[in-house]
Amino acid sequence: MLTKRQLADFLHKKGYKATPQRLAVYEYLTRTHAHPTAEMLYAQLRHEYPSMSFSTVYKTMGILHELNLVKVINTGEESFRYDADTSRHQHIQCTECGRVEDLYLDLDGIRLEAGRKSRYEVRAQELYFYGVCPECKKEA
Amino acid sequence: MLTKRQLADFLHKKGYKATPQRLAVYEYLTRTHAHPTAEMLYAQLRHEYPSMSFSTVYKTMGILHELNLVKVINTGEESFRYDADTSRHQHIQCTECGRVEDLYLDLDGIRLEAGRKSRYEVRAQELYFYGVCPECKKEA
DNA sequence: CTCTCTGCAAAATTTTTGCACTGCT
DNA sequence: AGCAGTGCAAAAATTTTGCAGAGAG
Repeated sequence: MLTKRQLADFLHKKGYKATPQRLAVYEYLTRTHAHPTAEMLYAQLRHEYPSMSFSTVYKTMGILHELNLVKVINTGEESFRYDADTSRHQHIQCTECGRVEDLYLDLDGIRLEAGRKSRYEVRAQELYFYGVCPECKKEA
Repeated sequence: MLTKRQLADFLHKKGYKATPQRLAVYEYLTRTHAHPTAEMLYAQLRHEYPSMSFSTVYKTMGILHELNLVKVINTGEESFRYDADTSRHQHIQCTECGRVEDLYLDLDGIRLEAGRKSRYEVRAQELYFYGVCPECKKEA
């Protein structure tokens, strides 16, 4: 999680310009826990930047992902979601309301076993859980 | 993994017709370990059924998935892949050659912990590993 | 002042849908 | 024979790309 200024410096160091749009996209991502899709980002950022385009959202996400500043979340929905928390963590999605929440589990043991069994050199992993969130349980 | 006849009976029991296309799609899936996409399925099945269409592949996968006869694999590529092995297992993808292989790990402990921490009623999980397969390691 | 970036519109991809004809039961 | 299913083409939906003008360094 970088501050606006830290992000600007980092972009410059990597040869990218620190445009207001890029800073706004990243800042919004650091502020929300909603794990938004490109569409949600676009809808929100339009308020501050009425001229904001999908193009810019997607291109910005491409750069942020390349620089390892965002995680791409792929729960199997139509669209990708994004998360500014790049620490090793997992996600759980409610099958009723669709919300996505963070989860912090230690998968070191599982990853080692996966490497041993598969003989792959394991470099990354993604773990998604699906179920019913406490609020949707109440309603049922 | 059902035989052709078992699948035909199962489809009938569920009110679906056992068309040659459906049987061929499922049979091909049970024979391969390549975890094919709809496009790969279409390309292969065309040989036996020159008139086979994408429409039929997708509609068939929809039914097979609904009947829990196939797993949908979502490694974050452009397309979904499919697996006729519906037992609880995981997948690992080579980041060099793209192949997807099966992996059988016990995630009961992790799933329980996820339920405890999130307070969700956890119903399912998907775990993907990414790394370099033994063959691609040799080449490097 | 230069060169990257934005924003628009068009393109590319994957998946879904409508509909007339086919063929399973 | 009746009705679900196939296959074609068109539609939907998400993401990518080309390009002219805007703006960051």
